[in-house]
Amino acid sequence: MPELSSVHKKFILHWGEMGTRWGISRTVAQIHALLYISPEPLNAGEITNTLSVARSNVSISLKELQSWGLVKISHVIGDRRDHFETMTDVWEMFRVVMDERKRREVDPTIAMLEECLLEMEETSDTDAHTRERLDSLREFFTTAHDWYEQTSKLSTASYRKLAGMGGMVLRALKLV
Amino acid sequence: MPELSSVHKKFILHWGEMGTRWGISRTVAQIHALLYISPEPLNAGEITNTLSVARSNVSISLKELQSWGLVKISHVIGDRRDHFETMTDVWEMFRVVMDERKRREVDPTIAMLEECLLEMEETSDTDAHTRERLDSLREFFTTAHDWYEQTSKLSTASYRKLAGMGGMVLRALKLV
DNA sequence: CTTATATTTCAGAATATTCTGAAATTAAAG
DNA sequence: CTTTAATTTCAGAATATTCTGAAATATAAG
Repeated sequence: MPELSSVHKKFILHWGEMGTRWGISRTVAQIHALLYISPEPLNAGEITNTLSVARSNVSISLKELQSWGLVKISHVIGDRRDHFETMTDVWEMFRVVMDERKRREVDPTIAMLEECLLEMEETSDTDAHTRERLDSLREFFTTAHDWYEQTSKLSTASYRKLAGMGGMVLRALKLV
Repeated sequence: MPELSSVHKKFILHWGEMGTRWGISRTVAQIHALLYISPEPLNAGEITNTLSVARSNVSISLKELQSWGLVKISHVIGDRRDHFETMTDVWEMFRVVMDERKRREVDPTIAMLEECLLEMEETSDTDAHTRERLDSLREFFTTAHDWYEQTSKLSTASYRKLAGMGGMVLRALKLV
């Protein structure tokens, strides 16, 4: 990735912009986009030059991407520098992001709701309305959680198949 | 909602916290949480007092929630003030959020990818690698988009049914 | 029309986040 | 061990976001 084409730039900038809407910093998302379209792993210096951001920013952002499980270190023989690459299978990529968001956001939310409901039990809280609302949320999250557990383990090929059959499945189940 | 119980506070604070991780401001998410557990529609003044934020902040945040389709205005006879309420059906609530995120984020991303691929066509760009990567992303997004179109129209009852049958469906389709 | 109440707007303050650049640390090569 | 290259850390600068409070606007009641 010595020089970015106009298409590369458009893609990287858009991805960075989307990142900010999902609580991911611009640089983190841009590095991810760059590695995604790069034909080979890049070292931190190359990323720094290509994106024109501070070297330190790249270092921290790469750590962040590794903590999400989106980026792995690889090595080139005869080169002591770390090189970085990301997966190219898009379904796999989204699975990794979903897994992490589930762990960071959904699981704690379910725990919070269960704590709330437990506290209401223990204090013999008579507020049936609140209890009902919290329980609806808890039910939704646990159902979604269970469904995700089932489908997230599918291979890319199975996922494609399932997605392609969408309408047919729903009709067969008399849901439509 | 004159006084918040300890459970109410816990729920509202957590929801506000989660909001910030999804690109939604704390106050917007807190107001949504408050309306969700409130047994009746609330006016802006009540929200202001209960959450201890500026009246103007409540005004702007309510506009934001209305733009997402999450909050509706209602009226109480003999009271000129606007009152606000949110839906209680959780599946419906998430559908509304998903619809809006799709419109704001997924659709523009698909458009960007198509523009990129078109530009590569037009300029007879020979970079097969980039083309392949962008096309994989486009394919993923459009497949997910189509699948969502199918399932998002399901009623709450059908959704529950489908989610409950998860494993069975996958086995029947020989995907597992 | 006048008054009282309710709502919105918006400039700037407060806060939170992201990024930089210099210094410190680590690790390989000689 | 010394030198050189690579990487990380972190304080503070730059930026972006959110929130407040006062003023302006709108709307209903009398």
